[in-house]
Amino acid sequence: MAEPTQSRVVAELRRRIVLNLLTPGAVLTELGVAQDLACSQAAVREALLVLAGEGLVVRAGRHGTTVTDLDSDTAAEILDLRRRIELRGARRAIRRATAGELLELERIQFAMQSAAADGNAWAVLERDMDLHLAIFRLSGLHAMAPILARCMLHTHRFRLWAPWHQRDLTETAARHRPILDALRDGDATTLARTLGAHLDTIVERAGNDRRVRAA
Amino acid sequence: MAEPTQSRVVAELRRRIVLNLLTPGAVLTELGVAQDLACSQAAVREALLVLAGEGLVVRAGRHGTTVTDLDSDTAAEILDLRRRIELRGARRAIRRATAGELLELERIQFAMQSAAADGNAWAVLERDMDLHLAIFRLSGLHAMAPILARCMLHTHRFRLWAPWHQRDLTETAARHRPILDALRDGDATTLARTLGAHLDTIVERAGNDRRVRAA
DNA sequence: CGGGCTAGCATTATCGATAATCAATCGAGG
DNA sequence: CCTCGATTGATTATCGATAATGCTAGCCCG
Repeated sequence: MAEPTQSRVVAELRRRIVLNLLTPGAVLTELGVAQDLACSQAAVREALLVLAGEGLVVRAGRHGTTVTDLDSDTAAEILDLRRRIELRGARRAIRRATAGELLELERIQFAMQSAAADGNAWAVLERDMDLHLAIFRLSGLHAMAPILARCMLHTHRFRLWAPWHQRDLTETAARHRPILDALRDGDATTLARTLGAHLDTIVERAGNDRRVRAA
Repeated sequence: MAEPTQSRVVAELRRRIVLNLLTPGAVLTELGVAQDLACSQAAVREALLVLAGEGLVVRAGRHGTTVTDLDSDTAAEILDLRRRIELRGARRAIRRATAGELLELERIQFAMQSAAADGNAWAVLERDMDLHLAIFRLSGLHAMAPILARCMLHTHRFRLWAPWHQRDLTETAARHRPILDALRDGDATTLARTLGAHLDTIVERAGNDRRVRAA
């Protein structure tokens, strides 16, 4: 009850799509998922609207909305985009971060570790995105945050789609610590290095057969 | 009647925001614009949802949704992003464009010229975005098209917000021709040059006076 | 006279019903 | 047997009504 209906269904559908429980090409009917999730058609409709805005589904007029396709070319391109956005954002963030904001970052990282300890992979993922987003927001580049969120969603979806997605959760959570350290120390070069390396580990081998571009 | 209610109100609100008829900070109540645009609350609600997805408004819980702020730092960053996306996309587009697709591009460009002849600035803008988007779609990087659309929306909004936005419409329309030519000829370097130059003209010197606030 | 509480109000959130629309299917005619 | 057209079924689109919620102004009490 505490959770609003609409964000609940958005979150749930997003989870299923990113986790590839809903595979590309699957068609969703508004009334169908309304019944599935025990809510009204309007709620589902609005949820699908925002999911479409995130690029996870495409609304095909009257013929249901379908889950979007994945391809490694696009995934690689989006990851590059993400890297660029985050690195540039982090550079600005150093000059602007306040103590309180850094504390909030720590809090999120701690929540991620807790989720990892519980073995809750999805929660880890959510906290991961929260953390990266929170770091980016320090840059003050407000209007770009949703773009980054989008990129993250897609990179994770692609990562989980690939067969080699098993990853140790606690290690994943721990990997964010040096980034926070560099941020707190105001060390720009270390931050760029650790953040860059971190981003590289996300899809380490995803397409090093396909990918030839600059790093 | 021919036009669906929902896309109509989305288009109208988007127009007002990009044209700065609705200024940053303005609050919109669902019922209010419903009355203004002669439609139901639900239609407005959904429209605001997609506008929020585009980053033009931010939905603030119970106190209405407000039009987002503009700042030149973000605008510059987004323009850089846009340039990168479009240039990389164009490089791929050359290898993939079919004759039919090129014809469609011509058609859009023609529509833009017509709109320019009519002095309809907004229509020119819409066709401009259509054209850039259509070109990008040739790259096959499907999931990134909405990101580009977003970037374009924001660059235009910022451009129109700045005082020096007067531009000759027919000249703007004509400026796209060499891009199409290069695309048809399959000349990658010329395409990159003309497209890059074109993007430079959008916000020629936006922010070299305003950009000092970072320090 | 000031502070906190309450009642009313403005606004969003959610729902169920109804209209509009498209696609596929079934049937009749050639 | 094939083709074209009407009918039907499924699904989205749109609306108005109702519930929930947070805010504000005004009132009561200390």
